[in-house]
This record gives sequence, C-alpha cells and structure tokens, in this order.
Amino acid sequence: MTAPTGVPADPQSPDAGPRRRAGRPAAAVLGQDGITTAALQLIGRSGYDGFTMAALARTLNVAPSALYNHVSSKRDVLVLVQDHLTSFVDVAGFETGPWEQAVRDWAWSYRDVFSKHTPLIPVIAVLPVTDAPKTLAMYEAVSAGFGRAGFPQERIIPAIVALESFIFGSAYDVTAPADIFDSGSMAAATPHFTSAVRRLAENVDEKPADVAFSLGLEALLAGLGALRSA
Amino acid sequence: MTAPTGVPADPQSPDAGPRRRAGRPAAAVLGQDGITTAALQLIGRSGYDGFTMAALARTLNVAPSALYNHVSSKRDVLVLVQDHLTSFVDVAGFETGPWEQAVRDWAWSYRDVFSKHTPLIPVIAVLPVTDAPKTLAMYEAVSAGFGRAGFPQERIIPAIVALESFIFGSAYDVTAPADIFDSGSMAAATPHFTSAVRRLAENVDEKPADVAFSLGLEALLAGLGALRSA
DNA sequence: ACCTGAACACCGTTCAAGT
DNA sequence: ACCTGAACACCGTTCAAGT
Repeated sequence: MTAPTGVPADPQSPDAGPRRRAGRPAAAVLGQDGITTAALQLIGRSGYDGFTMAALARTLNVAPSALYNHVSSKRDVLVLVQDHLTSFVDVAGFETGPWEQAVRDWAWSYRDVFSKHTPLIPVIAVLPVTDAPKTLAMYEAVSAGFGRAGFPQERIIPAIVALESFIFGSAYDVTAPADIFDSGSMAAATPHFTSAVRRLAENVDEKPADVAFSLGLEALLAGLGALRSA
Repeated sequence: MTAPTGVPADPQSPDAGPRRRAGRPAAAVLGQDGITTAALQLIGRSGYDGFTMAALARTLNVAPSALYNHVSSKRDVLVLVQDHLTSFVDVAGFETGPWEQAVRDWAWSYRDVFSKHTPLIPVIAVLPVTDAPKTLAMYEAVSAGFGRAGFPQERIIPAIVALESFIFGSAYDVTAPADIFDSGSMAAATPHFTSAVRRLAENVDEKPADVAFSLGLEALLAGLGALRSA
C-alpha cells in the first residue's frame, strides 16, 4: 500500500522547505496522474489565475523544473486536465435511450462540466483526439449513438461538431455577469434591444443562460433530427 | 492636416531610440483610436502571441507605461479591438431582407471575423455591452430585425444568445488542425467514430468547419424560425 | 531517469520625476 | 495631463549538477 505518485504525503505542512536533496530519488515522486489530480485540486482552490507551474509544483512539494520531466509544457498539463474532465460527461444515454434524450443529457452535462473550466475551451477546440484518450472514447460513444439513430455516415461528424460548438459557446455564456445586457446610458438609443432585455429580465425563475441553452439545443435537436433515416 | 494621434509619423525607422524627453508633450501623442489601430496592425503582423504591451508601445514609439494614461489594462485594449472588429459584422440584411437570409449573412460574417481573433472570444462572451458601443449597435440592429420578423419579445435575447454561442464555438472550429479527428493508433478501438471520420474526409470540396457550421446554422434557423408568429 | 537550484528571457503594471 | 525611465513582482522554461 503506497500512495500514488504525484500525491504529496503531507500537502498541508506549511513552509515545508526543501524536502529532499538534489539527485534522482529512490522512487519517482511525480507521475502524470498525480500531476493531473493536483492540477484539478489547485484550479478548484485558486482558479485559473492561480494555476501556475510554480504553484502546481508547490502543492506537489517539488521544484517547478521537476514537472518538465513528465510534461513538456503548461499546455500539456491543461490537456491532461481537459481529458480527465471529459470522463465526467454523460454519454450513457447513447447506449440505452432514445437519441433526443441521449443528446440532451450529453449536451447539458458537457456544458456544465466546462462552464467551470472555460480556459480549457481554446485547448479542447483545436486538440487532436490522439492526444486525449478519454475524449476519443466520448466521441466513439456519441458517434455510435448517432449511427444507431439513423444518421447518414457523412453527417455524423458535422452534426457532433455543430452541437459541440454550441456547447462550448454556451459554456462561456454561463459565466457572463448578470448585467451583461444592461445598456446603461445608451438605453434610449437602443430601444428594440433594451425592451427585449427588459422582457427577459421579467423572467426571474430561470437563469438567462439556461433559457438560451435550452432554446438553442431544442432547435438543434429538431433540425438535426430531420437528417435521420431510420 | 495633422496625423491622428496614436499613429506614429515614422513607424519604420529602426532603432529610433528615445524620441522625446520626459515630461508632457505639447500635443498628446496617444489616443484610444490610435491605440486600437496600432493594436489591430500588430495582431495582424505578429498574432496574439506577439501582442504585448511592450510591442504595442514600440509601434507607437512610446514607453510602455505611457499606454496606461489611456487604457487601464491590456484587457482594455482587447475590448477596444473587439468593439472595432464588431463593426465589420454584416447586419444590413436585418433592415432590408427576409429574416432567414439576414441571420445567415450575419452569422457567417460574425464567425469569419472572429475566427481570426479567437483570443477575443473569452473577452466578448462576458463583456457588458455598456463597455462596447459598436457591439451594442449590432445588438440593436439584430433585435430590431427579430422583432420585425415576428419573434415574441421574451424570446429575442435568448435566440440571439443561442446563435452567438454557436457562432463563437464555430469560430474556434475554423482554427482546428486538419488532422484533429485522426484517431491514430486507437482507430481499431473506435470503429464507429473512425468510419464516420473517413466518410467526412471523402468530401474534399468543402472545408469540414464550413460543413458543420452550415448544418448547425440551418438547423437553428429552422428550429428558431418556428417561434415566429407574424 | 528524475530530482534541485540557479538562471534566462521575458511579462503586465506602478510610480516618481519631469514639463 | 501625459510623457520617460526605473523598478516590482511575477511568469514559463532551460540546464548543469547531483544521485
């Protein structure tokens, strides 16, 4: 029974100081799993502003340069975190349920996971799937579901990409401030916009981001669903 | 006839050295318009990686600290650039044409403008409209068009937000590498995904990002259009 | 192979001094 | 009010030295 590598034995101890002398330790102190876990904890505690290689190294009780034996850049760490988070996205419906509900569950959970991690979105959006095995597994589950639902092969990837684009954009929208549409002193000059915003604000039950996401998702479901043949 | 402030008289001169001594100059050297223009030029030439306050100051032939007399942060500069770019988004159709075509023109031009400026998307997505007058003007034009097209008042903002979320996500997709969906050594383990990707790759006429954007946009147009009453 | 510690080449931003 | 120049408090990353 040994602790997994990368998880410090005593993360609390203040002013721990140098824990070990230079030179290769008997057992490796770090590993990609431990780095990923520590990064996720650090981001949860300090946000992405506080997520620096120095801070990450401190929680792991190593020198910052030690991280570079296991990752080649800070971006690499973000890729590890991104792939780990993707395993929390719900794809269960694609095996068991009808297509519409499967997409709904997938899309809402996908948005909710990454709305707390929007700095990862630029990373995910351009990341080759080869570099992210759990993300690739998600695409396999979703693709299989679209195939079973009767989508023509050549439309499956475009349909998934369209949904994902909507999901990523919507994840940002969750983080928008409540007064984002307050036209302030320009209200008189923008009557149509200002009155539409007022009408939206009258709805106090639902969060504006959820109303927009639901509206867009249901429209996409209806429009994309029409492509099915089976 | 004097040059607008913020535009250096001789931007080419190499090793210009200190151009003026300390102390307030007779006429202001900088201004928000000149800073915005210079920032846009710099981003075009060096990309967002090369866009630093020091580099911006150098193109304007001032010390970096001089910028802070006109903007309060680098983020402020990005807001100025974002608002300027928004004036290139096509909203003309909302005054003259049918709703579907107006949204199409708007959405494609909006995506195209920001696909070259994806680092601005996190800024736009959470920026209060009060801070961006041209962006506010765009929303007014779009809101008016949705109202004339027969949308119920309380659905106008959610519909616009849903479309914008899709547009922002799609702007990232434009920048994705061509081999983003190459499953590599995992191809055998992901048969559904891999075969769907192969089918997509057979289409060499259209860019994958354009296929996905068109598919999603048309689905949204069909789904959202059903909300209209007039 | 995998750690430490020092160093490098930057960042954005602040502020006293000058006119 | 609006500039310069020096300084501050950081960054991510590299690399020789050590075991």
